[in-house]
Amino acid sequence: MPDAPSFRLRNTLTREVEPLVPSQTDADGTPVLRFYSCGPTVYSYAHVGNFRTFLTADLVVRTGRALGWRVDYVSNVTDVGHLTEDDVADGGGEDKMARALASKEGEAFANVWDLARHYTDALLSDWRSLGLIEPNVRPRATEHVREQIRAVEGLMERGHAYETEDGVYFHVPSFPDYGKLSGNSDAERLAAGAAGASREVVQDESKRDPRDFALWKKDPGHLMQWFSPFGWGFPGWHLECSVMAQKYLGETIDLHGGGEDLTFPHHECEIAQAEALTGEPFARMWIHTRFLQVEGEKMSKSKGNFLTVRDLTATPEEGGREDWGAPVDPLALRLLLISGQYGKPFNLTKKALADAAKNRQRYAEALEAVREAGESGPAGDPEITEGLRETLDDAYADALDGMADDLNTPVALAAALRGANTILSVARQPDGLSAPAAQAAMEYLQRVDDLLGIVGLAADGADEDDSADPLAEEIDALLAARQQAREDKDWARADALRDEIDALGIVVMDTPSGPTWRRK
RNA sequence: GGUCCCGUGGCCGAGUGGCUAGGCAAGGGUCUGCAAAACCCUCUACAGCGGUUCGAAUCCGCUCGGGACCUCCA
Repeated sequence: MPDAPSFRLRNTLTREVEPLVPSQTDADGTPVLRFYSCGPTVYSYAHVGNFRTFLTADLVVRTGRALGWRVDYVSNVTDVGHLTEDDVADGGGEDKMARALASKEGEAFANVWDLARHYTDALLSDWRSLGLIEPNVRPRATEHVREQIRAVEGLMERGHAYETEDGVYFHVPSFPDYGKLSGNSDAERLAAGAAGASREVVQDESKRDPRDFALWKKDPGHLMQWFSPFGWGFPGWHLECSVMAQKYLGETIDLHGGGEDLTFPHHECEIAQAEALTGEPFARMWIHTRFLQVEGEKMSKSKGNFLTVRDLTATPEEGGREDWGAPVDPLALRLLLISGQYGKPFNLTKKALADAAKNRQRYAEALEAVREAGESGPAGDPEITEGLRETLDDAYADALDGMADDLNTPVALAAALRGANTILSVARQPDGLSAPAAQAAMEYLQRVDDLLGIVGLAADGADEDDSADPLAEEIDALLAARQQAREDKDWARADALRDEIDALGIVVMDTPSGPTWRRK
């Protein structure tokens, strides 16, 4: 790949679009990108907004790999129940997991550990259904408490942390760079908070600076507790990510990402902890995914208007939202969620979801055409094959250029779709796709799938086969009867049979090679 | 109060100084027993005002409108 584009991303640290450059190479000379992306707290089902952020990370990994890099990708699961007001770190707020356990849904679980396990499993299942790449390491906070305790000790030794009756705090004034990521550095402003716009800021009287945040919280009432040199308690929320990132990726990582809300305080605090501990830069570049809106409204847990992946992809019997057209193709949802560039707010609407589903169909159709031609296509004209190959190479190159340009997915998707449409147009010509042309087309679809994950090759299209449909037998029988009626020119009976099939939610399409069908 | 982002055709969304992205929808057509699908054609926009420039959606200023963070949240 001699003329591979440079990979540029908007760096939150500088607010500039900058080249992303792996700082290391492996033994073979392959560039190695070390990337950490913050995962969710598993106290409920992940919603589509969470997945927009995870998809940003997914696309970073895919683009890096498409450029020939090795990407060491770590994304955590936060399974410790942290406080809702951990930013002020004084013990205000509730434990999120305890609250979830006490809720109606929580009744099904024996304890917080059980609850965390359930929602972690659900997360992984949704992760796979949307075709997200599995991280090289998916560390859990509860499995890294020992490392977190050591980090607290290290920060105390270096004079960046102190102990009070309630816990151990990071002393922000000991780290002059605090605020370099978010711009929130003014102590008085932070102390004042939103100046009455939100809530009373409860302060731990023994904290030395209002910005100081908890590294370890002593709380005998917490449902998850570990023993430490500072007594029984649990680690502060910000600590786990910096500790786990450094454990698996080293003191300085290339890229760290998450949702826009994490910029402050979470990532700001991670920087403070990590850099105070090692004296080295923590992450060279930061990216943040803007929030998703639903029908123009902000989606948030407090509003309760969030959509989970399964709300959209499950059948109504399994709890899918019929008002949203469930069950929708998970890859259509994926396509929709990446159709806007990650750095801009994205408005998820029913109409956009329906549009995405249609768009996704193009890839499914192209794949089907290629598979059919690959089995039986003629040898074909070498010139046509070569022309197709060139067109597809161009389309792929444009898609990759788009992705390299700060993950410009709208541009990349447009280019990718252009290629799929080209394949379809060749397939629909009288001679159709020759076997060699089909091979070129398949290579293209494979590369596009590797880059964008929307073709469905990775998931193996077997489950999309008509034969897997429980209604297939019945429909086939009705279709055969209708075909017979059509041959008899009994149009009234043929139309009546189509109405019957239509009532099953199936659309019939007649083609030169016989009728086919699909779900509405 | 502080910080920041955005206003593109019916809708979604690219495009950072000249060469009409793309998708969906809509209208017309071809094809078809009818339909569906497919294919072809049509729809030339950049919130408003002013400025810079030979030339601005693109740069500058102002106005209007929408949104985000500084609470929970990806």
